Amino acid sequence: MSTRVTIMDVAAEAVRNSGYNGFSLDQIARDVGIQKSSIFYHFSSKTELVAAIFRRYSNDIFAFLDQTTIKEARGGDRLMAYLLESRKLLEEGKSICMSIALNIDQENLHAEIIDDLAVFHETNIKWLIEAFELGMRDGSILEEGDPEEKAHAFLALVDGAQLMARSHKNVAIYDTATALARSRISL
Amino acid sequence: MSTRVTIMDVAAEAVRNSGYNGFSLDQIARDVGIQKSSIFYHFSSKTELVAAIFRRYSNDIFAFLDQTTIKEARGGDRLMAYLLESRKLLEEGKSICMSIALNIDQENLHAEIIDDLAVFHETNIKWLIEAFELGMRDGSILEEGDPEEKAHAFLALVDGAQLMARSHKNVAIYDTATALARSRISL
DNA sequence: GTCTATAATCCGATAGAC
DNA sequence: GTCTATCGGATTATAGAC
Repeated sequence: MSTRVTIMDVAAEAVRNSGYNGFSLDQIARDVGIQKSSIFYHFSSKTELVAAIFRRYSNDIFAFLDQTTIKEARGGDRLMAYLLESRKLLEEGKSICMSIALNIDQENLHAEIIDDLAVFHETNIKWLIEAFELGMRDGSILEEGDPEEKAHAFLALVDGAQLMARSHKNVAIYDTATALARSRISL
Repeated sequence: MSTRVTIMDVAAEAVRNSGYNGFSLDQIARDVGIQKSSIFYHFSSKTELVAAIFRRYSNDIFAFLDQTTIKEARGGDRLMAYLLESRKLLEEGKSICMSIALNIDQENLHAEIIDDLAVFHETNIKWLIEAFELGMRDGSILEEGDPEEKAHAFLALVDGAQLMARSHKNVAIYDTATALARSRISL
């Protein structure tokens, strides 16, 4: 593994655990096993490091969305895949909480990352609206309602469930909070 | 207004905007119009200041829960009041996001605040479970399901909706995300 | 590419005058 | 209760040797 990637891996965990302002480059360097100054060979600043981390995370999620759109023909199956992926990331400590953690630190971030955060959110919402529209047509989603309202409620639920599970360090809370959403999807 | 209260007001906004590690006592002092050292006359440390802020916030919410339990006899009306109060706090910039902001900075906080955060969460969940149980008995909640699952989903939805609305600085997103939850409550 | 050394700044906290 | 002044430490970032 390249040093650059290792730095990103270690720093990504730090962002999720403590937010942008909650970790120092010194800690990252110690965990990676290099000197603090070596980080600046790979990234010109702390902000740029975090921007690179979020871009990688964002691209991973976008790739998942694209693959799921191809793999799953029914809307309900797409939503179920979304819930499962979100749970997997939570268990691996790679959850959507990164975008939440960065959102809270907004004022201290550069415009560059803030734009990426907005694009990340919009892309997820659009994908979810499409999944709900599809699912209501193909009968795999059991409840009626406006797809836009459903998509916003779904994303809020997933984000909130991840936060609650994370702060209690207990994935079961994610399962409890999303149980009813799963029951509204036909198998 | 006493200086102590003004410090708390200004610092509370800073916590919500930037998290515990995202603001400095120097900024607070400047906004209040006093010297940084004067803060230490009222609070022995930054941690103690934030602990006092969260205790005040927590007590305000607990008072709201108690009053609503007395005022609203039907479960659905209690949930509707919860959604409205949550929206009001969001508009005033006093939202539940404070507990979320602090949750993310967990590693940098003292055990004192972490316990308060856990109590805050448990109290809200217990109150919501009771409201759902009541609402399913009195017919004011339209959907069936396990009250504990419903309470967790409801809190996750509200938290997530607040986060989304806050990061876009648009209360309408809170309304969109909670619209379906409101439609499941009988008027 | 990684190191040592250090600059420049910011931060939480204290001491002591008024 | 609020001020000025300052300490001690941490943090981002740079300079230059290897």
